[in-house]
Amino acid sequence: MYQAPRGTYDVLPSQQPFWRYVESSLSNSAQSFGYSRIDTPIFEDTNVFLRSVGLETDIIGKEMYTFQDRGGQDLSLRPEGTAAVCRAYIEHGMQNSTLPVRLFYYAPMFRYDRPQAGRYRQLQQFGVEAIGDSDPALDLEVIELAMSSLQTLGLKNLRLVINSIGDTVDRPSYIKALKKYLEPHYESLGKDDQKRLEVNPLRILDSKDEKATKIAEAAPKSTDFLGSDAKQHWESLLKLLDFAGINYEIDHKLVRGLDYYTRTVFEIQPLDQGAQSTICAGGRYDGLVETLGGTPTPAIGWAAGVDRMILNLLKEEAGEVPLPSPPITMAYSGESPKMQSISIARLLRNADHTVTLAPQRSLRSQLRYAASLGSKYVVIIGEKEFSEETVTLRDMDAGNQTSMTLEELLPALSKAKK
RNA sequence: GUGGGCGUGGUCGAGGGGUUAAGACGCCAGGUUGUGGCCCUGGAGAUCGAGGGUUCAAUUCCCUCCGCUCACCCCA
Repeated sequence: MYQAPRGTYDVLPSQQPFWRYVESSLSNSAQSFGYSRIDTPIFEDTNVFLRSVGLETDIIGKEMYTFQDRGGQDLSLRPEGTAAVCRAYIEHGMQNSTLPVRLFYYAPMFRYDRPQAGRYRQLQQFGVEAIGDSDPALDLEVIELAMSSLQTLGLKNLRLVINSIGDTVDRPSYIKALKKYLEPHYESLGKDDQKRLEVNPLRILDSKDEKATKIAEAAPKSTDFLGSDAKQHWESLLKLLDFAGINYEIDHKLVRGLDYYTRTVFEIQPLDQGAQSTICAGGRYDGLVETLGGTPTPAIGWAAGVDRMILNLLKEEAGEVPLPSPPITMAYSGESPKMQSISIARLLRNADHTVTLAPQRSLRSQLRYAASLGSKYVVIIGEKEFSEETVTLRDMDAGNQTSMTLEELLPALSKAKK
């Protein structure tokens, strides 16, 4: 028997209201901040990701779905959204539009890793990008948008964690200092972290290894190595957050897994959870547009995992999700009445009603069918109604029914709908 | 890639080395030859994840594989 590929899932009809609610709620939040939706292709030239995300990252190293098409082009299913949005920004000359450009997306991403709770190979992400302004007020804006959109969704007890990792020019001196601090501890580090000391010492800071965590506590802080511009940016952002009344925790161990981040980085997590908890993460990426071949352009954005949001929403039983209204069922007995039911169904649908035709079984069974769908109304046409040119409209909740002419049916239903 | 847990009808789930593998939900039909929900009766639906081994006998014990799941690595 065929199954959905590992790490993918079907969103069944019963779950659809939930997903649609999340999509529209998030979209509305973004729109209320003046963001516009952008859709980019599901796959891109592989280099778009290679050059932006960073060759040393795991995403590039082992998690991309990369393939050649029949023309020999190197393509990859997108592992994240920011690089593709920047590619579109450059390609369509958005630097000539009014800046900053405010964009959001709701789209599937693909990563080849082992699935576990809240982590899939095809994952749905919602994200925003604000491109073309270095003002810390823009940092505040996207962070505020992140917090408020998650809260509007119904997620509670959110924790905002924030840090600044400085500009590209600040980083070498910080990394140097960090290495210098860590090297004496080399023997006490786990194997993975020993390797990281060479490849990417920043990542030791958010290692899950207990020894590493302890050592990291006293490590040099990236915020102490900021250049004057980045330092000023960082300090004004903190002031702005205070001003906006947004609670945050500075976490000097917060670093990002992607190479393109600069200055501000942040995560949002539900308070009460551990390892798999981050539902939103982002930061500034002032060098990315240039890296991809555009003019130097500051930008900031974040992405949130919709799968994890839904997981958390289900846990918190938050938010009333609007359900689609059940259909009116057409029930009948006999061939001519059936034909007439089909015609009347069309009539009702044209008048904006939702209508289904009961399967051709006993009337009793057709009513069971209607009840199991949750139909409030059943339009019954038997031989008697057919010859009299009437219909019987049954109110399933009330348990009563009235006979009426065809002309009376539509007004009766429209009235009932209100 | 590594480690733990699990795999019995559509779903949940009991069982246990011995010719017909419980039960519940759901589905279909009938009880009411033109009327749902409750109730009653009946029915369909399972090569007990796959392959191999032990045994007179395996769904049950053993091994391998596959799948699901959780965690690690890593990560929005």
